[in-house]
Amino acid sequence: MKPEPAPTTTRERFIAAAKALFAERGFYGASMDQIAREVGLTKQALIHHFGSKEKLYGAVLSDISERLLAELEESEHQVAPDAAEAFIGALQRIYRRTIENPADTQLLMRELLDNRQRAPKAGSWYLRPFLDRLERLLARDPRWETEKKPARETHVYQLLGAINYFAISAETLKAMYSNRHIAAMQKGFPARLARLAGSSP
Amino acid sequence: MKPEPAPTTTRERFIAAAKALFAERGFYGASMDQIAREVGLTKQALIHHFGSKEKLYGAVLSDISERLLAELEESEHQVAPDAAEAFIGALQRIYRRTIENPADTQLLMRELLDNRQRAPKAGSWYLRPFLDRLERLLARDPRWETEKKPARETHVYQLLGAINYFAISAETLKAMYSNRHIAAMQKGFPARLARLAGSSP
DNA sequence: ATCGTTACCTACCAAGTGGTAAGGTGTCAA
DNA sequence: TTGACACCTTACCACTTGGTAGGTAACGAT
Repeated sequence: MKPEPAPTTTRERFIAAAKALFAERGFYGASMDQIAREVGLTKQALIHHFGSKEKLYGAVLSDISERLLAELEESEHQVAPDAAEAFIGALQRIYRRTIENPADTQLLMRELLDNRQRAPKAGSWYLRPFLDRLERLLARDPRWETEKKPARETHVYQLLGAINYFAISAETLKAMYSNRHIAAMQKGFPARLARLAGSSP
Repeated sequence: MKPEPAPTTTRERFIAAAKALFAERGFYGASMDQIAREVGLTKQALIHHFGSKEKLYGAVLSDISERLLAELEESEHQVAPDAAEAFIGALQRIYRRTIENPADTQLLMRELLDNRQRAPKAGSWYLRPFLDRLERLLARDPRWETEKKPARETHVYQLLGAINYFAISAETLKAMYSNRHIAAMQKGFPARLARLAGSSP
């Protein structure tokens, strides 16, 4: 529905191209030269803007994180009858965003696979603010506010996992079955998500 | 509990090393030289056995597929009170296998991300026989046998997704929280899986 | 004794990797 | 007018990539 605004600055165009290629082929599979040529500039222009491949990758993750946070913020401006509804609404919003931006999702799943031990350890993790924000939203639900924080955080984490996995699966399943069948599945998912999200601790 | 038998032949040792490295760094991130040195031989010995990197990767996937199928076969030898129970039992067996062999799981998730357009198109997909077998097992359940085959197959697919995602998440969550907390979560998962698997169409 | 095969080696190659060095061009402030 | 800076270029570098060529040692069958 709401298309991602087309990138304007060179930096934004680099990030968009890098995101697509990192998502498709992974960190090692995507080369600096390839990313730069996608934009129509040279590899050295890319290095000029980001310093190194690692930093470019970091910038891409930051970009995704910011967009997710922005989505949550919009979600919080809407009024909901109660806390549980607000939480479910936020998740469904995230879900819609997820299937509209498959590259972001793919990249996040890769991040999960690549940085198993390294990344999530400290607070220095790109998705941490997003996770925290969702956790606080869940904490407003009376059924959850008495629980411990890790319990809420894992609930959030698992729900995000369900969303991501479903989004990725849909792409693969489309290749295996008829589009019509998948469309039906996708239509039913938000309701299923609501059931999962609304379940008690 | 049941440790994977140590690889004996050179070919098996190559496959084991390749599996670990492909799982950890992805197809492009793992190099032939690295894999060979892990075994203590040269890159050319590796190429001698498998022909090319692509074929080596294929051999690794085949290996995983065979092991999964073998697990299912053992599962079918056990008697269960009814079809639904048998299906749940098989899934729980797969689950146990999954957390005991995290490298296999990681690699399968990567495969899901990498081959979106390329691989699953035809029936020439490595996991297809495994998926089919599970689907047929589910078809014995009276509540499912009247459903269409794609419905059963997506049910199976989603359940496997839940297992895989949970296994991967557990690794990441371990880095974020206390081991004790994660252990409690893991203990509860088989029951949760049974509830998911046993649900009606 | 010899042949064919399997398993492995060293040597080598073209292509590509991320990154550095140095320079050119345009813009804008002093 | 000059200087500083952002942006982007070509030229180059050391290193790694997957893969080829050709050879050697071991071994079983004939």
